[in-house]
Amino acid sequence: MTEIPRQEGLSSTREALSACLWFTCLEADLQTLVLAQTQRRHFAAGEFVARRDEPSDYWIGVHDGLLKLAVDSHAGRGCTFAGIPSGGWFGEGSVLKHELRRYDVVALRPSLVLFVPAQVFHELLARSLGFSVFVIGQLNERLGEFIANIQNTRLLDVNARVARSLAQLFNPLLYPQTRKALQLSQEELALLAGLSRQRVNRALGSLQELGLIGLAYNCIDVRDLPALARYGAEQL
DNA sequence: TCATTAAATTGTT
DNA sequence: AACAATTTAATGA
Repeated sequence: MTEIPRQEGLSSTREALSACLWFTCLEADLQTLVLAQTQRRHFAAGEFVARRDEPSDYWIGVHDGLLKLAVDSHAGRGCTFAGIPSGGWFGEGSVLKHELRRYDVVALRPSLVLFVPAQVFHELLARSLGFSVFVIGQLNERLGEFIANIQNTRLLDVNARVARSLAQLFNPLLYPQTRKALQLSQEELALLAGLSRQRVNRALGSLQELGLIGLAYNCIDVRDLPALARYGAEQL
């Protein structure tokens, strides 16, 4: 199926932004500003959405699809920091600090991505208390996830680490619209969890046995999110 | 629409 | 890391 370049009308951008809580809470004049300045772009699977060491000119949101934040060392080894599903926004740290982006952003599936220019982001912070509160909450929630990650990798067995890596993609504050059927290969989940694909394959099999997930080709269907999120709690 | 083929993903050692 | 099996997507009759 060929992707035909299409007119990126404001109406569809408005539609995409309307799904975002932070946008709907903005005052009308700020909504107009964001609507006028926000860009939308499609990315094919495997395409770079943003590159490491480039200026952080945009605050980035995923309207549809799945992105990952990762770096590749020249030794060939890679490290994936986070997966960002539909409804997720990221890059506020780099924009706030006016620094170069510290990671590559790669589309794991065909994705529709929103770009809010850094100047607009700063103007929202300065003029909207509600937006500032949203951003603080976003930063706080992500920090909590990273702390939990460290704890998980040191205290949990491998099956539990896989379970929680999956559950993280459903964080209700960061990613409020993640769909239950994740189109994500086991290899990418392994990169995300920092484990081998073989071991993740086993872990997923065992989670499926427990009825927590369903497995299909390039797809993981989350059937019991609460159980996934607390899997292995007795080890903590 | 169906058969063939290549590529991606999965399951296993 | 390597290999076989399975699934999908693309191609063309």
